[in-house]
Amino acid sequence: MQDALRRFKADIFQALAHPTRIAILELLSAGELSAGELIEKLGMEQANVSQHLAVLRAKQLVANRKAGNQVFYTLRDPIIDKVLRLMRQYFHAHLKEAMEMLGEMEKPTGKTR
Amino acid sequence: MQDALRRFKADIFQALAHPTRIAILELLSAGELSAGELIEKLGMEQANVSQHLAVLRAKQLVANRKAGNQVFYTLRDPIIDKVLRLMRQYFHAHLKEAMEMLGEMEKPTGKTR
DNA sequence: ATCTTAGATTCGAATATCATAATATACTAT
DNA sequence: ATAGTATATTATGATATTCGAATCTAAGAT
Repeated sequence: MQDALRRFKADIFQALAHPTRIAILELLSAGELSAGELIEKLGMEQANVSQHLAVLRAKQLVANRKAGNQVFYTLRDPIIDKVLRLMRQYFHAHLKEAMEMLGEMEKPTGKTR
Repeated sequence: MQDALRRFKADIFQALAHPTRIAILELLSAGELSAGELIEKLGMEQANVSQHLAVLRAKQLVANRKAGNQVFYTLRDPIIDKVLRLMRQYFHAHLKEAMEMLGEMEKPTGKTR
């Protein structure tokens, strides 16, 4: 049982473990958006976004409602939003390492201007 | 940049996205443990646990200190613990779906003697 | 009925993750 | 030096994720 619980949590984290899906959830944290609006804001392939939405639906992280032609998505639980907020905090606390991890540490020389 | 940030978060979630690694972090949240103690408590293969520890190290989620023969691990940032606590909350709020997701919903008929 | 628009699903190839087995390193003791 | 213990690393095969391309479905609109 202990282990089943951990498998469940791991599954949720797995769903969160993609930049596009994080972007989707962050966009939705401001309020409901249609699939089309998400695609536009993300600037990505329709099929790809739809696939990521399918993952989020499967893990119950988002709810969707159909209105005529369109499908509107919302966050299912504010806890997910809290988790993402904590991650922002974490990011700021570890900004330096994060940059190194991402291999994007700017050299002091030039570039700005 | 926005995207780099999301890649960073996704990487952290990826590190959390495995039951064994969650177990490790939860064990460490009670305090420092040696690799050997972790292996024993988890009841898993030495090499496997060591690999998961390597992932957690690479993503900077744990710190390690060497003492003679042994290596002791600790959580690096209490925020991670907070995230796991939030996930516990989330789990309780969604217990029912979780069970279904895990395919472990017991049928009312029989089984229990 | 046909066309169009909004989304979802399926397929294939490239890549990543995982567990096990085998090997390597580093320290301690003799 | 040799042996033993604690831990890490590497190689390999199995499985899972990811993306783009193509296809499919449902709802309007003509």
